[in-house]
Amino acid sequence: MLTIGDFARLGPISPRMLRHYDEIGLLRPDRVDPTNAYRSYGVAQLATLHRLLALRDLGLTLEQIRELLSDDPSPDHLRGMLRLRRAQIERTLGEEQARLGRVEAHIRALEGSTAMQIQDIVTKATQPMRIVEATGTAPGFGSDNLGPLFMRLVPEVITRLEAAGARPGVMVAWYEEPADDGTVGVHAGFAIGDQAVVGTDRVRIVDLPVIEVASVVHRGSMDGIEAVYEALLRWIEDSGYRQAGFSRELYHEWHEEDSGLNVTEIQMPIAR
Amino acid sequence: MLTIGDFARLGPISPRMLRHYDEIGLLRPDRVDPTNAYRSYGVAQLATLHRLLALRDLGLTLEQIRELLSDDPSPDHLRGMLRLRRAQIERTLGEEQARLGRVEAHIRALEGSTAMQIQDIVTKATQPMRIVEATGTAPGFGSDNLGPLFMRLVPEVITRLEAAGARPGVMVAWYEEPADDGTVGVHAGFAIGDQAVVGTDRVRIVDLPVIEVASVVHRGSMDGIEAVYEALLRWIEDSGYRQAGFSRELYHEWHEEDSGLNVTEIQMPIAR
DNA sequence: TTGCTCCTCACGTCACGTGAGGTGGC
DNA sequence: TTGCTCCTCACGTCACGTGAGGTGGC
Repeated sequence: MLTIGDFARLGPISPRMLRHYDEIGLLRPDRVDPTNAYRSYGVAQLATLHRLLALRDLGLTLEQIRELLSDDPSPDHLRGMLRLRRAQIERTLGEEQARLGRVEAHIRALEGSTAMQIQDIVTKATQPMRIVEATGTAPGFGSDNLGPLFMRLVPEVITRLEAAGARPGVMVAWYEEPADDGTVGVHAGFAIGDQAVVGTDRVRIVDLPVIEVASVVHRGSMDGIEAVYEALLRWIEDSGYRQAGFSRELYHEWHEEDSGLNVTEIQMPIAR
Repeated sequence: MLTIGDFARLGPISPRMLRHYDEIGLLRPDRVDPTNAYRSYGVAQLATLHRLLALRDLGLTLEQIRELLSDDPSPDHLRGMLRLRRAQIERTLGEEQARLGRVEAHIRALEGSTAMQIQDIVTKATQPMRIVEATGTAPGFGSDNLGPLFMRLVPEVITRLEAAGARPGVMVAWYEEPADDGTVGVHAGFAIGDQAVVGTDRVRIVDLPVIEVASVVHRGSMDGIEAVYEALLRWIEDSGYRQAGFSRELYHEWHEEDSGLNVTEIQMPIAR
């Protein structure tokens, strides 16, 4: 018979853990002295301890190990758990690999001369959102092309909202895939939550679908927005995603007069 | 100003976590109502939240993120943390890869017809151990070769221990690298702990060095020991280690008469 | 008025490590 | 007798999730 200290030295394990395994019924000492509660382990228990530690090294939970130690051998049970473990490890490896890609993309971005603020990019599922929107066609992207169109579309929507007595939520724009000639379908409007608004032939009610996006928040005027788009697209590539559609812009804070206070969120649809 | 619920919906985060980040000083709401303790977040805080979440996605701790959010930009600080993180992820990937190798080795062993008990193999550093040993040369491995030699060596050591009035600890054998003609240097003896024993020209005091080993516990007679060695060597290969010396055997329980009760530990030196 | 949201406080997670404070064995 | 070992009890870890029980706002 071995004391807990001697037994612990045989397996690479601490006495504290042997007491814990006793407490949770994983590995009970062969004998416990009734007067002083000293634990005694039989040498034959070394085989069980070894088995326990080997299974633990594979990353099984103590609960799983208990099942394997208490059941009769049951190779099917063990096989099932090992396959599950294999799948878990493979998933972990994939996730950590993707994370490593993102970390390295950040390091590269820091070392590049552009010093782009790419550390604010987050992936998420969009919130379901109902908007009231007007639609038009712009000759291309860029403030020069889009600005005049927004000036036309936004008042149309606001007029409709006022007529319906609805309060506008966040201002939203979204873009269709550009045509061969470079022209772009542009949608602009406001979130309305669950307020009842009736559409017209020029102003429609649209439920924006829930999609996975890479999202970045831009503060200040829209002049520098093209560099933000570039950084976002590069990040998507570096992080192992691919672009899966065209962007949405949410104007969380919008001041015509003082664009320095503006807070704009760019959402780019992504997929693996 | 946004309520905690609205703000939480913008970033993919729960209100509970926003309260937690407030509590630990990571992200304080712009305003807290003094009467009802309601938190209000400014839209401009969305940029900070995004940054926080992006850094969290890289696996930084909240403590590290706090430093990065509170300090002025300090790109060196960020660079240092990202490099540390990269190193951590690379280590994790290596460890998980090795674990996957062990899991797959177990699965293969279960599917093989041999049904070897390889799930008891554990790697560890040996305990420092002082032994009293006698040395001889066997014509090769295997019980036929080793048995007669042990019969000669062990009594020599016991005689010495008795003369010194020392109590023997666990019985130990260890082997040298076989010579070209297949003969093997064999050492057999007993652990003595810190008891003072003086050596002779035939019986020496040796401190077995602390080494990394793959260890397996075998119960029963030594007849089946060759299959155990085979399984151990295959496991070492499958797990990405290599054999780094020749084995030690610890006879934790030794009954001449009833070998079914024997408990033997095989330790094989390994290295990466 | 009625859900909905917000608040604080507190416990659980998982596999341990690290004490404090006390007793037993050579 | 003196270290050494053993005992129980309890707290801390890390980033949360999930309640309980109560209040405030539209």
